[in-house]
Amino acid sequence: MRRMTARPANAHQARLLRLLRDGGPNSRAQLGDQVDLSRSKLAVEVDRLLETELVVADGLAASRGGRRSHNIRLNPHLRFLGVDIGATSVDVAVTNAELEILGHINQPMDVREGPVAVFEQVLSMAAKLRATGLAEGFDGAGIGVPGPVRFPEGIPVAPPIMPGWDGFPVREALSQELGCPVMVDNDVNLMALGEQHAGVARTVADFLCVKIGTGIGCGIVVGGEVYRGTTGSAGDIGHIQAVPDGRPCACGNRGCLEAHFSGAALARDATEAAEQQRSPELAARFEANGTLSAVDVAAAAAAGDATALDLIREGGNRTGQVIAGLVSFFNPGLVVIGGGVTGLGHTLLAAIRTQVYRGSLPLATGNLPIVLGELGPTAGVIGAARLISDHLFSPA
Amino acid sequence: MRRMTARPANAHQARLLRLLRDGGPNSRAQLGDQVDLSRSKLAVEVDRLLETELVVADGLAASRGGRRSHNIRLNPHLRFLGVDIGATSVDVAVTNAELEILGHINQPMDVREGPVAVFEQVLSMAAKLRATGLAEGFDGAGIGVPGPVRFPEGIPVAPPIMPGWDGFPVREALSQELGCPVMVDNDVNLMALGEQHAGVARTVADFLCVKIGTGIGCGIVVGGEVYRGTTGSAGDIGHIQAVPDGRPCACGNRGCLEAHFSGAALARDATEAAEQQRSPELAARFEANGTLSAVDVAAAAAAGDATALDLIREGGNRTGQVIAGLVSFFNPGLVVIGGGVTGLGHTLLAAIRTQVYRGSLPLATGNLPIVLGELGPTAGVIGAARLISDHLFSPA
DNA sequence: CCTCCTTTGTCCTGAGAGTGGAAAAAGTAG
DNA sequence: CTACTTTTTCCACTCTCAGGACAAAGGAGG
Repeated sequence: MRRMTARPANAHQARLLRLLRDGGPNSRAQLGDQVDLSRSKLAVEVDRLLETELVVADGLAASRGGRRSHNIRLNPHLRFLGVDIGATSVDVAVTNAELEILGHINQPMDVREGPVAVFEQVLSMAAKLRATGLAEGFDGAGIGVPGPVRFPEGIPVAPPIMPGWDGFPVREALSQELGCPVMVDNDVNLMALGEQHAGVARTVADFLCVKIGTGIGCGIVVGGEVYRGTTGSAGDIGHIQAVPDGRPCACGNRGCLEAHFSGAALARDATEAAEQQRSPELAARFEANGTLSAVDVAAAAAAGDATALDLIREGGNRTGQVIAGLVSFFNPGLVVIGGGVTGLGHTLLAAIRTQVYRGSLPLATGNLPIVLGELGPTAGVIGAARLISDHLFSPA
Repeated sequence: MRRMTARPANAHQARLLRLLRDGGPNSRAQLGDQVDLSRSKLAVEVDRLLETELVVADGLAASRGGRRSHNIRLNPHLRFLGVDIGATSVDVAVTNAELEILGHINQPMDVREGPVAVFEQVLSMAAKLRATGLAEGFDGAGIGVPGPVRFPEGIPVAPPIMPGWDGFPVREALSQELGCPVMVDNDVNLMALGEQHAGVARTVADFLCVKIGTGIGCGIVVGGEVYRGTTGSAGDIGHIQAVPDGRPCACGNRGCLEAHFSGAALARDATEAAEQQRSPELAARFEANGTLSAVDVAAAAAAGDATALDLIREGGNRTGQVIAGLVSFFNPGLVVIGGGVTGLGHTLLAAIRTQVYRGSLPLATGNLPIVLGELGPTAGVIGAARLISDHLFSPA
């Protein structure tokens, strides 16, 4: 099948496409209820969308008491590619136009191998998904990278953990390779978009999405739109000082949040505890694997290991203190916690909640849910698909 | 003269009114250059605005090489009232439609006397300004109060330093009294609006405006619009923890920024230093007045008093640490420092800059100006006028 | 003062967007 | 089979708006 290239011709069409994306197949009459257009106008715009083949007829809807309406839906052959490049692994997924995941693969990979090597792997993963018959090609792709991005151009800028990527024209290069439009963003922003589209943040206009993985970042959503800051580095909370004169951090300062709590810090603390024989559970796991990660800490904690629980609690307290400050400043309607450490679960969440509810004023915390992300590892790829669909479903 | 009641009928008219507000009198041809409307369309909209008397003809413009264009300007009889209620004083000013201050008075007043007493004084100040012939009435008023506001309704919510105002219908009450439209906002947000309209932030889309007065607050501007948060308490940074296990704060926590540095904290520290004879300058001033304020500290510092300088530096360091965190999080294009303590000047600014440039990552600070506000005590009233004019110059 | 050129303002026509009524089409309920 | 509802199409009419033609007003040079 040839790929779709059409774009909505005006704001009305864009609106309709997004309604179909977010609400699934829909009858013309139901669409009419949602858009405040005259029947004739709506019919004209829908007909034009049908001509572009972006949407297709989809049988008859159930009767609402009279003549049955004709259903329409987004073209079921449309395919988006969602790519979430983490520090130590890559997720690639294929979605339909309604952003439902049709196929998803994850592979370990060190982002420091550089853009060329990583993209080779991404493309082979995409090819593998295509080979299963899920897609014959892609109509658009969203890419998340673990560092700041100059958003309009889709180019990483001064990314601390992936220095080889600085200035690499990710958007252009991948657009060439894939032969479709591409948008690039920070992985944390994509997680926020994902949770907004299909997760816990569906109904909230202003929220924060804290991702605790190898590093720590925070997606900021203002009025339903991701806020990226002046240079694309907004939400970079890993290097906020959490402990005065604390541990040295890779950034050159001391006491950064990330130095005290993150996937990497947790692994180091756990290894230290194992070596010093402060924790039988962790020592046993260290013995078995020769290395420890956040997953091991989670397992030890689940088994009731006091040291592991302490590590989680203390990290949660640090993180919670920082978040408390952000809550005072930003007054969000929701805080989502996500990323690799969600395995640490409610011990972590409880510690964060305690600090935030204690450290911020009641007006800001009074009605503030602090919850774990709902989508887990799929948040990033769904967010990536959402990013490119937002771009394509907007007036040209 | 009868008051204007007309509002722009559509977005084009609103756009034109704002151009005239921000750019002053303008020729029709120049307006045409800025708005991307056909000449005919522009002529129609301008004629309609002339009919409403919101704008008036204003002679002929200089020739640009051919026929001279007709100038138009906002009706010179339009008057806005800007009110900035601080913790310890009230500013009231009258502006024309271009938001130029025509008259401005300031009076000490304790906000804790409650809304009824304060509004009595505000109304008498407004009457005094009117009596000078500057205005025959007001076409709109903006009010700033030192606490969070439920913005759509214009009602303070849970304001810590003005408990008697909780739930008082400020907007409605003042609209009744003044007989014109009223908008209410947090005083810090109005300072940000003021600096954006006529001060240092004219060309920046995303910036922070930190106001250090009796308390500490922060105006947040995202994409040119003030961000107020879910419950109107965004920017309430005075109660972010700056010192672990620090001084007790009125809010019940310990180590809040406001407890360690603010007009109130500075006065207390200075008094203590004077009583303990650690500072001859401060002691002398304490002797003379029986009380000390930030102004005295500024004067002592200017005279080279080491203790005063230390107080300022330490406060600046604390504030700078908090701002460093906010800069990492928000990645603004500018940070403005304002409020009563601007008298402390460059000693304070230098301390803040040091902490921010040291404590945030280079990508966020690389091109980040940190400057004092340009408007001083007029920022609030200009912001108030801007607030109501934004409201009135938008489609009904 | 006159001519030529530029800019500004006005008028007019035609294309397109959009509304809302009428009627046909397709159901349901009894 | 009838009465009523909902959906869809068709059509006439209004409104907006762009852009061209032209008139008005001014500058520059002779």
